[in-house]
Amino acid sequence: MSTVVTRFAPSPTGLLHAGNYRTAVFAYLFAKHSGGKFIVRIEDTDVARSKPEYEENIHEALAWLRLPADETYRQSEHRARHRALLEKLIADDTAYVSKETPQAPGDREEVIRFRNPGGTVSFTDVIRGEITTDVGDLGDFIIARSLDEPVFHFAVVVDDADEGVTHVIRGGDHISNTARQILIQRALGLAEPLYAHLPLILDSSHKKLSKRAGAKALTEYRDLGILPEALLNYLAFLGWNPGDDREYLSREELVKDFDISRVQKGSAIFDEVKLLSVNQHWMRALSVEDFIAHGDFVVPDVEKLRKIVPLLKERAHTFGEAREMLSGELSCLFEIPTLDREKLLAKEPSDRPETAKNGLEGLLKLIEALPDNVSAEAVKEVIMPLADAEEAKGKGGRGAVLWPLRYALSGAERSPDPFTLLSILGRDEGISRIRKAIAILGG
RNA sequence: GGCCCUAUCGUCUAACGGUUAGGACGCCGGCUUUUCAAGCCGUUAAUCCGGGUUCGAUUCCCGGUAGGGUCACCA
Repeated sequence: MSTVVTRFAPSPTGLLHAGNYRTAVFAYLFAKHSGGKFIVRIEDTDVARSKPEYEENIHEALAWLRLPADETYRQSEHRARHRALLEKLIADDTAYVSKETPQAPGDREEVIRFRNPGGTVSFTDVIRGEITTDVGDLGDFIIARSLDEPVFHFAVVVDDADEGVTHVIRGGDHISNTARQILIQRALGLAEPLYAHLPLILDSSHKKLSKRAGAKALTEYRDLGILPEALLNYLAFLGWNPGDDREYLSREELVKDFDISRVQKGSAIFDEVKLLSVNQHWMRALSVEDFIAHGDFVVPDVEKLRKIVPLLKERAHTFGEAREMLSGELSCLFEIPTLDREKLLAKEPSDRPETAKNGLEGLLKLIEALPDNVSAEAVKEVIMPLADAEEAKGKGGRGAVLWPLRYALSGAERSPDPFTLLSILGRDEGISRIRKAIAILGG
């Protein structure tokens, strides 16, 4: 029983997007599920377009997603081997040096072409079943620009064989490349790996995800404050499912349950909204300490931040959003708000003037009697009877005291409830803000 | 256009040839300690079309349609 070997073979000619990494995820999960090896091979045969920073970005993204390679190669390391096999093919007359008329800048006057035997080539795709291609219309395709510059189709076949790759798991956009690669394989007498062509990931306009059309680089999701386990979870579920109703699987569960026979044939659309909800799930699963460690928050008071984490978990879908909240709608927890008299009175019943002011004064007494450090529940317990009493007086009564209180504490039209606010702010700060509000109301 | 692939709610998807076609996300609605958020409850919503095969097709076969991929001296 031979061990499974899969590979992820990106070319460092740009920043890779989620669709690219989705193939890495499947190749990794399949290999690890089977106890096999996962290889990363940087396909840098296009010297002109390959850039070190792109290669660096690939390693960064893979490390962040925690898809560690068992072996890492760079295709350009295999030049000598490629050259030798190219020479062999030419000696065989399976390939030949062809004189060309350059059509585009950079074109050579001489390239190496493969002598196409014609006929049909079939292979059994692990996901799609038998696929047959008439290779006749491929013509004598180019396999190298020169002895030292093999083209993708040639290099990929040689490297996969040399590295012992058993399963070529890649995007469905490679289906039509497979036949010619098999032709090269046969000419070279190499073993034929199994092919698994994954359904493509489409953008909202139903086109293949592409940087050109605005797809984000994977590392942008990291920078937005998406958790790697969330992205992994989401990516794994694009074109695959475990066969039951679970939606949130950890990396360990994914490895354990991944089953390539459950991979979808049809393409899937990348939905950022769903990704956000998956991310929120994993953010909520974090402990307070882990949440803070991941968040990269800049706040004056970490102790207070600990109390705010539950609010952040409730509201934010990404850590970026959480950071924005701390300096935006939740900034009142760190800074003394400026109050507006009109807003303080916004919910005052027209037939009962002074309700806001009287209410705040009543609440003030209750709060003053509280210990400094109380839970939101405890605060609520003390305050609600007063709000309820107001409610009994007429319509909107509860809100008539609760709104001014909440506004006095937050200075915002939208904020967490007043009980939570008080529990985070502490009794003394709460009292000071309420007094200020009473003063504004003419106390 | 040639060749290839694909086809279940808006999206991701489930369903030994027999189900009221299920779940999730979103949307919409309701509830709550009447801001926002969250939570809870609920609603809406799909088997592309046409032929077969079969007692019975989402499921198997054929055809069409639609969508996508690919046709580089890029990978």
